[in-house]
Amino acid sequence: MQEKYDHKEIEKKWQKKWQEDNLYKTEDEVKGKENFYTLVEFPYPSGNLHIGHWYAFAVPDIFARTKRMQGYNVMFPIGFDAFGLPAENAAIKHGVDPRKWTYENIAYMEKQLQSMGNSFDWSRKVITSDPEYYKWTQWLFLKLYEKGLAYKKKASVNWCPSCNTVLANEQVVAGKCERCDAEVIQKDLEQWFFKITDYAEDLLSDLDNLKWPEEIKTAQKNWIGKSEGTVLKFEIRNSKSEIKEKIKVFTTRADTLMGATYVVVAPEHPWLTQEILNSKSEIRNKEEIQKYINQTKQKTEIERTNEKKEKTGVEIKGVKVINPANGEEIPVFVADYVLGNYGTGAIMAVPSHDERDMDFAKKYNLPVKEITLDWDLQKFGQKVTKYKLRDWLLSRQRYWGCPIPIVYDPEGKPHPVPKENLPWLLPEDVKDFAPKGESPIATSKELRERVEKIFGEGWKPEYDTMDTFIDSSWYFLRYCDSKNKNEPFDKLRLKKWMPVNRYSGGAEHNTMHLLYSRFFHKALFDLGLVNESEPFIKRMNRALILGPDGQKMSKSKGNVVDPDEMVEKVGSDTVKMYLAFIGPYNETGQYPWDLGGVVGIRRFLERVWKIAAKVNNTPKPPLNLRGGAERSEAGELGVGNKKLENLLHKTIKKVTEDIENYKFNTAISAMMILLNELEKITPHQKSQGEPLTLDMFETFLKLLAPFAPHMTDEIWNSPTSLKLCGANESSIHLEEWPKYDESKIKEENVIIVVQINGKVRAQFEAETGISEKEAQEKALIMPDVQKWLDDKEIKKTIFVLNKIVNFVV
RNA sequence: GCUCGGGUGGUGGAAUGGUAUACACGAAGGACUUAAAAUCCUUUGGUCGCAAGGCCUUGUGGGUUCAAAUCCCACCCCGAGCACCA
Repeated sequence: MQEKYDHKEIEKKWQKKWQEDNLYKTEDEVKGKENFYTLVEFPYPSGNLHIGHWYAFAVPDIFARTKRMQGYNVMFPIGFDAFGLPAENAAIKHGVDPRKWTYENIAYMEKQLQSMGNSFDWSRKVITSDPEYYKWTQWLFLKLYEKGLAYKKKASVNWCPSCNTVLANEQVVAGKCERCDAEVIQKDLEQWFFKITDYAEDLLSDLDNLKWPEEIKTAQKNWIGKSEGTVLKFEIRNSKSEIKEKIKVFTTRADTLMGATYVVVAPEHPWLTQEILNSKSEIRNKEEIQKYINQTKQKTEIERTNEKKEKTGVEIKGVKVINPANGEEIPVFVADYVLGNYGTGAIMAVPSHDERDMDFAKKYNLPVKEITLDWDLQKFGQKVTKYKLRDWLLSRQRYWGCPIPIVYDPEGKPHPVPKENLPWLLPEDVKDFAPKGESPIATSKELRERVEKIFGEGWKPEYDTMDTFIDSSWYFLRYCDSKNKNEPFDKLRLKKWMPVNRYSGGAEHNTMHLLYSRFFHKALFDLGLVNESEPFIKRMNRALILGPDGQKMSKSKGNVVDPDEMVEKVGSDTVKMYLAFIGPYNETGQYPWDLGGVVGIRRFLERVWKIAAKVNNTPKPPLNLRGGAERSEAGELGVGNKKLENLLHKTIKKVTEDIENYKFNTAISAMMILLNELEKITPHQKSQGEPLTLDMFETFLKLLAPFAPHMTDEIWNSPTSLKLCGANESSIHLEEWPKYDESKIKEENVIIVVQINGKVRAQFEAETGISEKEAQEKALIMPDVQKWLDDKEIKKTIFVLNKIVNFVV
């Protein structure tokens, strides 16, 4: 073994060796081993691995490696979420082909990922932009289409004027495009949707069965937005007092019905265009109403939903409605503070019980009626449940995505592309990718000709591509059967792996990817394609790594930490272990990158290296092989080694439990404590120490192996060190995870704290399991205790086994 | 406004009813060195004290308990999600 810990040489060597030995290739079945599926969100091939990727992939690798050593058959796959806008934007800016840009980035990033030394099973790699992959994305889309879960409709949709494409509701954050921050506007367009709303109730109620952080569950609950209420019907009367029809309002407060002094309909309400603005209607201010509707349309979502904005509206003159509870005639307004796409698009206004209605009533001098609440008023309506969740808008007017496998006949009626024509290839003869409001694919001559050739003259292709969140809604299923040429995945094969045991990723996907995947999986379950209704049993959301200045890393701030540079300087093991040490992994906190912390980890590893060398170089007699250190004739360990053995077993327990809970930081600190003790007894340091036994050090190395896989394998296999004891010609990562012995964790002696009125006044050492009586007696004779008791009367004594004697005076 | 997290040394954090500040960083002092780096040793929450030791301290104020960072109530602050959703 070399004197110097040369991370560069070691890491290169072992990465190569692991790859040659196919160490992490996972079979679907291994006799005597239980399968375990641990998943990380696959990256977008942006072209460069940043420190966030390291945090996302290298730290969960600790977990995967541990599980493998614990005897599970672990699948830990990786791939690329390769469709998406950046490729297209690069194409527009630099004139490169998005395909070329993407695949070059993937090649480069794969190299970077290799330098991480993760135990990924690369043989299962998926790339969503590969025709072999998106063929099945299309196939699944058509399955949903056949089931009526994918449909096309004209609707008012979110439009990003900068990306020049529509967006799903989930991709609009505070009225802005999630991608580019441009203000989103509304457009009436014919678009493709998934009927995620059919699953609103299931998506909500099944959350209870998931071992997910509360944070995600509540985010999804908020997003689904269930509310139970009543639909009340108000009869409409025109100026001649004829009853024409009824207008439905949705309310969660039917008990306030007596206080309704007017009704409001949203500007989008179909009743306005179909009846009110109709030439036959007797409305006196049609023009005014039409003008108001037009004004609303021009507003952005932000303008319209700004609460501080003064409310506006127009009375519909010539009709009144009748309160079903008391027969009162009340006016009807159109106002944009009522939303067209929630509830029934109309409300009853109760100014005395609703602030918004009060604001409006004040402005337009409408009456405010004080009332007593009456729960019985519900009988005038019908109980209904409404959700805020909207259908998932899936089409995008962009190029670099999965083509929607639909064609239109000469009448414009949509037809699915037959399965034998899948993959329905993305045309390659598109040159201009600049977004113009229509997909760039519309310029493809090849696609138009392809459609006419297959389907006949006058047939036209669908030009839109799919939202990339569809690609990522089933990638975890494909990992289970990534080479399947006949179907997206084999159901029996899925059974071996699904549902995913552990899934870790970022909080930004709480109401996007995680919601979409659940929907998709539920739909596939109902189609009989998968075996269960939920894909991810346990989800862990990770924290965020900030720049050294505590700010979000960004090129403009100049606080970006380059992982390649760090790996070059201190090694992959150090970078990975530092990230694990920075704080608890399973919390959505934010941790600033701290170079000092990196140094601390590097020091720790250097010390391990040194101790390994010393264990080896110790001359024969003090080096007792295989647990033989300093034993008496009867085979008992000396005092020092016994203490150490006790600490070792405690450390095994702590590290094992902490890894299970993703608390890698405290697992590392436990190993540091152990190392501090190991150093004290190795001969190279304090001469009065006792020799370290080899099997203790081996156990320590195994605990460290998932954290510092390269270095530990090097020590493990070093021909001049541990091999002395006749072992270790194969990887340490194939070793069994150490088990702790409960009997060895037990302390012979414990420190009993003596408290008086809950304050610590003294302590003494006693045998474990000391009785209450004995402990009291021992405590009472202590001078420190007597001093504080001071002849006062002891009213009560509290005894906590092996911990505390507390006298209350 | 509603919902969910969170607030502990100079810093990242540990402890989820039982000795608060583990572990690491930083800082100070020392050893080695011509010197520096590296390494090793010691100290390191505040405060009073020569010392022994005392008192105080987990955002603030109350409460429950023999005992509270931890449980309860109110408030303040930070982060995240939702939000004119009737």
